[in-house]
Amino acid sequence: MADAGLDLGRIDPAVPIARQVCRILRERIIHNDLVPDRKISESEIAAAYGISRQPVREAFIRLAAEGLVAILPQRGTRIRRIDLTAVAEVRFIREAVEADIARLLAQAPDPAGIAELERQIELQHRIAEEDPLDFIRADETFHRTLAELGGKAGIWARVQSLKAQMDRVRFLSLGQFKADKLVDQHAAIVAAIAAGDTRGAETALRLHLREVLSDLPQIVHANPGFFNAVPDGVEDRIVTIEGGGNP
Amino acid sequence: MADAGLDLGRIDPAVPIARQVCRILRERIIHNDLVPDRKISESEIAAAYGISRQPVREAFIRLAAEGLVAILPQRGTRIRRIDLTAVAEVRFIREAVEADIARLLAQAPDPAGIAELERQIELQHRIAEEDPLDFIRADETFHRTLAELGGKAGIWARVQSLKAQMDRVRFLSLGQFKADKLVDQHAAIVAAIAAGDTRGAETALRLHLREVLSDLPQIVHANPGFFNAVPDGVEDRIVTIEGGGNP
DNA sequence: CGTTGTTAACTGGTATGGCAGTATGGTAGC
DNA sequence: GCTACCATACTGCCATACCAGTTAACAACG
Repeated sequence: MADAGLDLGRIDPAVPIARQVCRILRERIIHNDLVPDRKISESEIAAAYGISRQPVREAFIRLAAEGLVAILPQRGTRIRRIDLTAVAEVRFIREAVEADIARLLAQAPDPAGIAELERQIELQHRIAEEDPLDFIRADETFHRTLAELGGKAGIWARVQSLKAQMDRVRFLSLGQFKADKLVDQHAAIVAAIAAGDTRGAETALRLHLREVLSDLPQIVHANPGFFNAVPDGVEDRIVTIEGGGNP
Repeated sequence: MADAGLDLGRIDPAVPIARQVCRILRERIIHNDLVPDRKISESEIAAAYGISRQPVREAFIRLAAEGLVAILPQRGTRIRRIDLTAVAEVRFIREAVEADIARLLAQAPDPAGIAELERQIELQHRIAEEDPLDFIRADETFHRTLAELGGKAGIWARVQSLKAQMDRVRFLSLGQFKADKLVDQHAAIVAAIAAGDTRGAETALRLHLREVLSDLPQIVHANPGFFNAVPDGVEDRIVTIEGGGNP
């Protein structure tokens, strides 16, 4: 078989197969193990894991709903390219939602929560230049913690479900981003929250989430074939950050 | 058969059956035709529409992803109650996102767009007290238009996908809400946008989207059995609106 | 009459087979 | 050598059959 590396993690017959396949494929897509435009078929995956086509099909349906694959009836299923418009949209939503959460936290700073956040920042500084993958995980934890402290854990989970496209970009830029800068921005957010500076917390967070946009052009340029063509720029309209605006 | 009214709209064999079933069932759930805790089975639906279980099954998977049904392996599938926490969360997201969009529009008021919005408000006034269902549709159009004018049509679609739970509440409160008040709030939003008042537009929109919360307790009380039990109140934490905050 | 054990009728999950439609590669005709 | 055609090998979709687990009703027993 010409295809190398189609399996990753074995199937446990005890738990529902469809969910396992879905999770495995999602991981592989987000980590860019399965590259865009790669054609995958029900029978191919089924044979690779020694299962029937039906669970694979159900996994495809879930992945299609997340925009990770495109199912073309009678033509095949292929990995979708990263849609820059979708990335911009999800980022917009994240900025809007997390800005409100940051404001919420700054309105009633919780000493214990702030201590936890500062502890995480300490950790981030240490692993900043070591393992990029660990750093992504730590960053993820930081933002989730913000939501949890605001009593909005469920909201984080909801936005997370839209975030797959953004994550693919992050894993593409693995070693490239300046982790130190991001950690400093985290620190600025926490400082503003601790000071009860609602406006400052919001602004710091919006700036932080716009950082990904600045790196995006070079990532697109460095990984041709991974992205959908886009008219001109990614951000159509940018708003002044003093107004608290969102691109 | 003891169950009356399990069919609504026939199946067109030309287009994919699974999607049709999914759409039909979603409509019926949102319109509270299929009431919470109602058990539905693959074979039951399949027989009702004269199709096989497989497409029905795929429809169930999609609906489960949207949180409208709960699939319990080997135990059955039932319509989920309306999760008040989920409603509050989606409302939070909507407020955050639409507030940013409103700000965006107020920063660069577009005469043509404003004219369109005012035209819609005119229409809303006329049908306000007539057909509640038509009014819901008009309200939907209004908010979608806001997003489109901001060049964020895709974002509207993304948030829409989370909105199913909120919609169920709206259809429960069909004749109860004060449509005139909502239309006035719409007008206030448009007025602020036209005036280029970013802060005012944001505040007006946040107030508007919080209106649903005010009606919620009585809706819950009037429809026992439709909602999940919740500790005390729906909104855990409310932020001052001057800060632009979000509950 | 109350409890318990068994069994039959469900449920959703998986495997398999057949269908209509699409891409592809080779071939016949020019 | 180039174009048009056609057969074949796919694709995803749907129907059917079977499986394991759960539920609930009902009979047997205390």
